[in-house]
Amino acid sequence: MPELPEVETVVRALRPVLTGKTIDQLELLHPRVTRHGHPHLLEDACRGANIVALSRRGKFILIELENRPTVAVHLRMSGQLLVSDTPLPSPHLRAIFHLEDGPTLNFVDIRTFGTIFLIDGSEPDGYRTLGIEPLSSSFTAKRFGEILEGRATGIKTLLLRQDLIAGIGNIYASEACWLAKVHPALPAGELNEAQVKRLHRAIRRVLSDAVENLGTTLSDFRRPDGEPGQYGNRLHVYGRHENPCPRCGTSIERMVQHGRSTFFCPRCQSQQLRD
DNA sequence: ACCGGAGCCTGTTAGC
DNA sequence: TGCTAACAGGCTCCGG
Repeated sequence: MPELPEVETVVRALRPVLTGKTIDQLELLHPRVTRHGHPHLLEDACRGANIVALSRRGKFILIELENRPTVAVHLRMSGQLLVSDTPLPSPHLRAIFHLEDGPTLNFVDIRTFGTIFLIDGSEPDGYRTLGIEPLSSSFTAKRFGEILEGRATGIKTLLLRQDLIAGIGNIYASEACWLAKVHPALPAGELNEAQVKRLHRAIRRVLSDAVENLGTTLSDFRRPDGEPGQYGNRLHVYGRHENPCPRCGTSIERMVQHGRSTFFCPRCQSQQLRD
């Protein structure tokens, strides 16, 4: 569900609510939430901890605590962090951050893929090996080109690799390829210089536009106040197969790459197009 | 090292 | 209308 823009939206909404607050207790309600670490260490770290900052790394939400290890939350497909006065009555409530003199932070997750763990040296590989932040100034077209070099995987599949570039998911990978007029199945290492530059710009453009629009809600994603994101109606290709391409009118196609849906315009992202 | 497929879960939707 | 299969925004593991 949530990709970089949705996670950034959550972090920005939680920041003013949580910063400076003290966690009374973290209540864990489902064993799968803590499968990457020890539940007792997590509970101990949270008990009485002061929250000093909220940040994001890739798709991870980071709750930074004073003199304690940072708490990381990954929403995976269906996780939500929702603020409410009292714990939500949801049957899918998996964990509750009880705050002193403040609201409740609810971790709701239908599919139980989401996780909460400590950045204390025992964090999962998926966090440790995260690649470059695509909206950071160090993510240049040159750097992007180096990442693609010699790779045979289709470019869209490669964009999903969190250890190379952190934060792009299935929606924005399709959207970025469309914006850049790059065929999603083109082997990553075979993009020419113009295509690399266009796709680099497109990635940054798509992600920052989606952040400005508070993310994409197709069904599950909600901001911490329960409101949906606004980028969904701006999507050009994702979920729009058999609808006309907004640029050329050709019917958008859907295909499967590495087990995931890819949406693209067969005309303006033609594999034959060369610059 | 690289690459693709299955698997993890529950809920919703498309299609017969 | 009712059932079943396919599909879903994420990532990990395993085999070739």
